[in-house]
Amino acid sequence: MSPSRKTYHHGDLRQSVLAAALDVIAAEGPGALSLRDLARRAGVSHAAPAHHFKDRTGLLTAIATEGYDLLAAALAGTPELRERGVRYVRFATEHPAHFQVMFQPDLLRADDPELLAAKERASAELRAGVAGLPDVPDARTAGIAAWSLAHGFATLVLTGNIEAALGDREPEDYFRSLTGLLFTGQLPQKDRS
Amino acid sequence: MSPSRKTYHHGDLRQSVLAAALDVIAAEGPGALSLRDLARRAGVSHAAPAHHFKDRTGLLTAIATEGYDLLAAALAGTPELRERGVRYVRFATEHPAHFQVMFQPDLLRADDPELLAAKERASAELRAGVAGLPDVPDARTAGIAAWSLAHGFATLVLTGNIEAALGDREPEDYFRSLTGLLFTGQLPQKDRS
DNA sequence: GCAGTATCTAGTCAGTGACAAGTTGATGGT
DNA sequence: ACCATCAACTTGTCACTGACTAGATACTGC
Repeated sequence: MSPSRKTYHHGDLRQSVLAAALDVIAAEGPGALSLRDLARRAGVSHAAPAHHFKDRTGLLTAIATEGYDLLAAALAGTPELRERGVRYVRFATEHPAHFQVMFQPDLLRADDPELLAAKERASAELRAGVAGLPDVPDARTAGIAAWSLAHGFATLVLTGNIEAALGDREPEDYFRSLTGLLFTGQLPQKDRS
Repeated sequence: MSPSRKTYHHGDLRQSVLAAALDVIAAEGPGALSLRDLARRAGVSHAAPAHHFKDRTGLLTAIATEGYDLLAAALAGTPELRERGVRYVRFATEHPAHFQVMFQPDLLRADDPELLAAKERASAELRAGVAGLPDVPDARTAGIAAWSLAHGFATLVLTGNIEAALGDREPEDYFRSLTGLLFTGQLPQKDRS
């Protein structure tokens, strides 16, 4: 950002690197991420980012952690299950880089305490979505069904697999009508044999 | 495999590299894939794989292509939509490496003709699943709903996000009962406000 | 048995992640 | 006012990787 730094310290390197990383991931995927490139963009030496994130995995773990907190915040305070699904999809489209990294465990340090804590916060919000449902015999399975539907839809949107069906509609709107189709019985309740 | 080759030619390097690549990806993810490592495993020089796959992206594109054909074959000849979903999930658990690579577009050469052709063959099978459904007002949306559900479930299984709920049940069995829950109206048809 | 081609080797280059050791600047205690 | 301590950053280096080039070797059709 600052054209020619005069200070020895960058001042806000951590945030600067994080933001640049999100740009790169959203544009070209996590594979294109290079710590040295991020350092160049921030105008610091090649080893500077390592001080904040330890290594490449550390950076991606930090992004995933941030992602889970953003997701928890996005879901919080929504009473209805269906609308929670819509918000899940919206989160994925608004934060594609976070979403991708969160669900690619081989990029992350799976046992990182902060990551686990953030993941648990988001998980609690997901569970809260089905808790208030009336007359659900198996709440856990129902929750997983709902999660699968929203997650699958979001993933297919981000991977460009349903562009044709979307047309120019917003993914979250399409998802809302899709769930309407499911929950109002317009789908065959049972397709036999 | 062969402890000390005497022949100059490997004989089946392409298949050998592909198989080793699938092992690595299934065990450590696509990020851990190294052409040089694959060459070492096959006992050939570091540049030999490049002759068959051009570059890293080429190798992954070949894997994705193979994956789409395996998926099309797995889905073919199944009349019922629900059972197609089960087979989709089974494909993902039986071929986790293929599945991961197929849905990570940033790893692939998206415009590769063979990839596109294989993708279209699989896509046709997916569409065929909803074609025979009775009384579906919006077949396309219903198809995307079904695909989202199966894809989301498969993805969450592979990323280790629903291990706890699965217990020791096979993912495909769990998915079968999950869809039963949806299609027999045990879920509230509408949860409003 | 010969030409042409597919397969593989050997050598090289720039880019990368990780690490070690040193430099700069900020902070807080006395 | 001083200094110890620590965080933030730099410089230098190493092993490894993907990609490219030129050349050696084996197979195939004729």
